[in-house]
Amino acid sequence: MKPTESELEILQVLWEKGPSTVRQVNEHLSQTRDIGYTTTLKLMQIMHEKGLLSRTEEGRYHVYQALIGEEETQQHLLDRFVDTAFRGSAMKLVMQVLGNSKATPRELEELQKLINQLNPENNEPDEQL
Amino acid sequence: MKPTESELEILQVLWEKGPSTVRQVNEHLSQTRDIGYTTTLKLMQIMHEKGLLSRTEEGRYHVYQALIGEEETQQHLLDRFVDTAFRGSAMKLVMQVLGNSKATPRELEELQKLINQLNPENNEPDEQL
DNA sequence: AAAGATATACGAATCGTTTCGTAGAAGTCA
DNA sequence: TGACTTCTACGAAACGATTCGTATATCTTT
Repeated sequence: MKPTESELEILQVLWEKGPSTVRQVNEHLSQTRDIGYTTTLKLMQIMHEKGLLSRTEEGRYHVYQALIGEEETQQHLLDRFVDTAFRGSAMKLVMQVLGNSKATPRELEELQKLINQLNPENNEPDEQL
Repeated sequence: MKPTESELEILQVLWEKGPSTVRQVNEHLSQTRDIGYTTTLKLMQIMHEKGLLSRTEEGRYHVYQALIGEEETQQHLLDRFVDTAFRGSAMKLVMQVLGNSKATPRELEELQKLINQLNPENNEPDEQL
């Protein structure tokens, strides 16, 4: 339930591409870094043992699939990260991200919407609950 | 420049308490988890070798001090985290934090201010630059 | 001075992760 | 069929982080 960095890389491929063979995943990974086929294989086998991936045999191939969701996993990692790096202060983290990021107007608009939802009193009233 | 989790724990003590001896740090750490004195000692020695901590001898004690700043370090960890866990999408991270956090009105207000700064066009004009 | 507490230094065991070499099974092709 | 390629399985090396035992020096206390 707490993937390592390498495992996270693999999960991201599977989230993006859907169920894949070891070769497909390895192909993708080796575009960004040096990694041998058997390394990827071993990692995915371990992840299968750990229950992070499911595996179905199709002929001579094994097709793997992520068993944990992207959002769910990100949330989990995020919680941990806030704790360890920001000593629990989520707001401090948000401020720091925003302060240093170049958000598009589109994104800022969405963000604004979210804030209005969170803080109904402070703004023009939307609708009654 | 990229502290491990244990190192981060120690840094946080030093950031909070200022320059400290091994014993003081260890005292603090052992409140939250099981850790032997020599373990803390060794960690701090290594951090000193790595250049993460400075060390001054006072009598028979060594007084250690963080050589990297808290904000600076958090920013660095944050950048890395956004990359690995959120594939670079800082905004997605912000949304997810905000969606799941109970921010105080005070915090939301600050956040609002920050957003207005970032997005001058979209809101009532503040002042000319 | 002797005993005990407390400091640093250091080597080494342990642990989890990552990496790869090698072996054997199974498919492909000439 | 024989040579090649391409799977999976598996053991083990390599690496970094963490942990601790032990040795030695230094202070404190009686």
